[in-house]
Amino acid sequence: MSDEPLDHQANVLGAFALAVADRTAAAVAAAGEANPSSAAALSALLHFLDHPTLDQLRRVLGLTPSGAVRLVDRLAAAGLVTRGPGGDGRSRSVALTPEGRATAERLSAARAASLRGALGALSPAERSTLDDLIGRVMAGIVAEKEGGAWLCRLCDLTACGRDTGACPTANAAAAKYGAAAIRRDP
Amino acid sequence: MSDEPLDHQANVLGAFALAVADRTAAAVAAAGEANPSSAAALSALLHFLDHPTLDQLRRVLGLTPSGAVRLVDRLAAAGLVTRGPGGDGRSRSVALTPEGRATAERLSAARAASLRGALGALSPAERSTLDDLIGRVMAGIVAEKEGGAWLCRLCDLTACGRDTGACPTANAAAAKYGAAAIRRDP
DNA sequence: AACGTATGTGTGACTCAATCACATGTCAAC
DNA sequence: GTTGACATGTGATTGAGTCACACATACGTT
Repeated sequence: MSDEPLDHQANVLGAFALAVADRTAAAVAAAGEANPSSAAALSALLHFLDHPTLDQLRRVLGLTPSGAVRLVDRLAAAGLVTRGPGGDGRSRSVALTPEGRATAERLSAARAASLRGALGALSPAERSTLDDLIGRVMAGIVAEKEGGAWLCRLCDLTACGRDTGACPTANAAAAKYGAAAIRRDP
Repeated sequence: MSDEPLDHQANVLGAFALAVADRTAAAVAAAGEANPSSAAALSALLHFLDHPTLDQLRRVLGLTPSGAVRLVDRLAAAGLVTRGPGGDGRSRSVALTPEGRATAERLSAARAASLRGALGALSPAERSTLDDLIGRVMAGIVAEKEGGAWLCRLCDLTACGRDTGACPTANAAAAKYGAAAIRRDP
C-alpha cells in the first residue's frame, strides 16, 4: 500500500509545492509585503500593459468587489497605488506610484532570487529536464482548472517566456481559451 | 535578459508551486475543512504516534501559543478533537475524536487524489524522473530552511516513505538534525 | 426616448483567525 | 524555597476578508 510509487510521488509533490510556496512567500514578505494579496496586486500592476480597473484586478486576485476596494484602499493609503479615471464612468483605474513600482520590483526580485536558489541544487541539464516535466504537469492543471485566483500571480511575465511561447501556463491557457491577453487568465 | 534559461525555469517553478498548492488547498477545502491551519492540525494529529501536546502541535503549525489554543478550541467545539491530560501538569494532550479522525482521513484522501491527478499527465518513467529531481531540490530547501511551519504538514507520512528512507524531506532533515522523530521537523 | 437590467465601485456591519500582552499554574534546578 | 523557564489560557485588538446593500453609469429593448 505504501509502496505504490504513485502515492509516494504524489505525496512528495505535495510537500514540494508547499515548501516552494512557503519559501517564496517568506522571501516576498521579507522584501516588505507580508500580505499575499497585496503582493500579488503589486506584481500584477507591474505586468499589466495598461492600467487595469479595480474589477480587472479583483478577477486576477480572486477577490470579491468589496475585498478589492479594501485592498486598493490599503495600497493607496500606503502610497503604493493611486486611483484614476476608468475607461468608463463606472470604473476606475489603478496605477502604481513610483514608490509602488519600486516595491513591486523589489518583491519580484526577491521571489526570483528565492526560486533560483532552490534550483541551485540541480545541474543545468537537470533543471532543463525538470522544467520540461513541470511544464507538462502544469498544462494538465490549467486544462482542468475552473475558477479561483490567477495562477500566474507573482510571475514575471517576461521571464517565463509568455510571448515567445515558452511559458507552459500561457500556452495551455491559450489552448483552452483562445487568444490570451494578460488580463484574463486561468 | 529574458532568455536566461534559469530565469524562465525559476519563474515556471514559482507558478507551478502556487498552482499545485492552490489546487491541493481547494481539494482539501472541498472535502470539508476550509481553514488551512485546521486541516494541517487534523492531518498532523492523524500522524502523530502518541497524542501531542498543544505545544507540539503549535510548533508543527507555526502558530503562537495563543493561536494554538484558539485553534484547538475551534476544533473541540466542532467535535473533532478532545483535550486530555498531558505528560506533565502544565501540558495537555490533544486527541482526535472518531469524527475528527474520519474528517482527517477524508481530507488526506482528497489531497492525495488531487496530487495523483496532477501527475496523470506524465508516464510512469517521467514521474519517476520528476520525483528524483523534486527530491533533490527539496533536500536543498530543507538544508537552507530555518524556522517557519512544518514542511510536511498535510503529508501522508506512510505514503512518502519516511520510514523506509524514501522521503527526501525526512532524509534531509535527518542529515541536518540527526535522528528525526515525527514531532520535530523542518 | 424611456425604461429596465446589468455592471463597477463603494460603504456599513460583521466574521474569522490570528496577534500581543498578560495571568496562572507547574516543573526543575540551584 | 525561591527563582526562572515553560505550557496553557484569557482579554483586547488587529487585519483581511465576507455579505448585503446603495449608488451611479452603461446598455439593450421596445
